[in-house]
Amino acid sequence: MSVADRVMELARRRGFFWISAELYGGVSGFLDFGPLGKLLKRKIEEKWRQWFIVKNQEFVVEIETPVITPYKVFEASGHVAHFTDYMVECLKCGRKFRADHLIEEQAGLTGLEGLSEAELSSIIRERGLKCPECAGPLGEVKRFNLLFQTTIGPYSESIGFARPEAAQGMFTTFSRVYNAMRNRLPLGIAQIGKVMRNEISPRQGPIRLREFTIMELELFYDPKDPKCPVLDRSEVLRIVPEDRVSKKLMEPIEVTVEEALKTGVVLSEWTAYFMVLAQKFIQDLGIPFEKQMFIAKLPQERAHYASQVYDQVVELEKWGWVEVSGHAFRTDYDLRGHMASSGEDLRVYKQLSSEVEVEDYEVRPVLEALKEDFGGEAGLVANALKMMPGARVLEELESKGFFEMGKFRVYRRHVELVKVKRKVKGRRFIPFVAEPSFGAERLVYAAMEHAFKEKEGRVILSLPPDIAPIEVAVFPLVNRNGLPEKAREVYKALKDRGLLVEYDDSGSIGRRYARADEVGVPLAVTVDHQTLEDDTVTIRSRDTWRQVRCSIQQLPDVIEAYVRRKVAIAPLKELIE
RNA sequence: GCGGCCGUCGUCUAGCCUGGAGGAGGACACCAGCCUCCCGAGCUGGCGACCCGGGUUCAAAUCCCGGCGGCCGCACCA
Repeated sequence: MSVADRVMELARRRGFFWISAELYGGVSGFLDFGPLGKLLKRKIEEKWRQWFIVKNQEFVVEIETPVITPYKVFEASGHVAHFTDYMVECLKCGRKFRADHLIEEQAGLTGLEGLSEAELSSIIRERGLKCPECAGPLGEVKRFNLLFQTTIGPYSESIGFARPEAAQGMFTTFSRVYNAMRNRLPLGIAQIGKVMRNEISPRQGPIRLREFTIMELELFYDPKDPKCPVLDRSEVLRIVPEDRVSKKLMEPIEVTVEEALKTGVVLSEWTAYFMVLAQKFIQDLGIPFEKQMFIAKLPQERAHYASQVYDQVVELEKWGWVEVSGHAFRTDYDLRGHMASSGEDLRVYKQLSSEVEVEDYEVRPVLEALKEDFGGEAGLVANALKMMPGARVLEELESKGFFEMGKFRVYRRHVELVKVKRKVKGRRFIPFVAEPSFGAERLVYAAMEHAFKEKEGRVILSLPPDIAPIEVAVFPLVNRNGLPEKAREVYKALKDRGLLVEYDDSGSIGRRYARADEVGVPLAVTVDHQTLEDDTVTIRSRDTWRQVRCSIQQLPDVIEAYVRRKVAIAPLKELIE
């Protein structure tokens, strides 16, 4: 039995998590969290909050936005068009392929994004493309959109989607939060919440889910001022950069932040900063540095919104290197799309210390061309274009052949770019965004798997003490001579301190230690006969199985320091070393 | 979604091929009690399962069909 199977078995048996709706046979891609799992997950979320929000509270705030989101938001974000896979099946051998990938490879065509299934089908027909495996004929292209769709209100035509990421909540409400935070950049907006993706065939238990908890942060900054003032450039990143990935060299290199930025291995200082934090956060969950790394995503596998993406992966016994976080450099892609679709100006204004003369490209919409291609929405596009940064429009037209604003794709003929010199007292610009994004359920599983140990045929879940779901256990050595009563008092004292405590008096003392070890209780307190004489108890360590005596009076302080702050104070110090 | 294999107490399993004798057996875990007490000890008792639906049959855990779910392979994983 693999470690993964045994972790899953433990998870079911002891109440961490299990497949949802088991009563009716279960559904893959959905998990229930039981009492211990919920506590563990909550502690992991809280730890993320500490590392990413509380630590950076000068410029990072947490918000909450709804799961159900109107159609227009995901249309503007590009998800309706891009959060889709096109599949084509071979009619002879039944193999399935990504239609766009197949066309790219066989016909050498690029820029297929945004084509409909009918258009892709006709390309396959016209060019006579065949199955790359058996040369059989190909069927019609089918489209899978991974968004969960619903209607808002009864009998309503109003389509809503469950969000596949929390990020759009941060973008759509950016102006308000920016305002509430008194118009300062950099600004981080974070959110922990449920998201849904209608995966075609989720497997791998807790690793690929259709509904899961995302922990996400959008860091908005001035593209002209990309410095991250809190970045320590001497930190080391374990990384497989893009050029190595493309050569299939998956061995990570260890580089300092300094080098990574200098060589362009990481494009944004803010991304580098969050990558450093992510490493520390994951280590803090008990996953060692050598068991984690960052892997660059190649352009064709990146999400539609991102210019550079690093996946943070951790090594799992059964599934290999599994993504636990994504670090995307989203530039101004999202805000741009929302500006075009909503017609709102989401730029920020930054006053300059004195009036200066600047040179820039002014974007002048060509209305006739826009009307031809966008019809009634031409005005919206024109309006948005006027707010776009000219240099960036030019750059993208030259490099990609088009400039994208959400659902609108603007080509050369739609705009005139005019070089202008102007005296200004301030700048208006669309902020750039660096995004770290974590999946909570995967982290719960990864933390459990890395904590899973065996000793003398017994299971020990060696979780870091500060994420252990139960923090301390209290046992009376025997159930008589007044020991249970005394043990109840100790239990209450610890509970009153706000600790998560379990009282257990059933079975032999050895069995109780074993049960506690299995769910990762770091410390167990036993009330014995000596307790009645001198008011001391034993504290037993899950990891070393050694014991020390401690006075009941000191006990809450000692336990709390260890499980909340990971500090061993006397007499626990001698026990843990 | 396709193909292969599979689905019995919480877990591991016996039984299925060859339909009946079934009140579905065992082990571990769990619960209660006794005993004992510093590492899953012992004794007694208890709870607890044939994935769902249909069919064949006098009779289905067993045979057939459909569904659901799992594992593996292919594909997919923004």
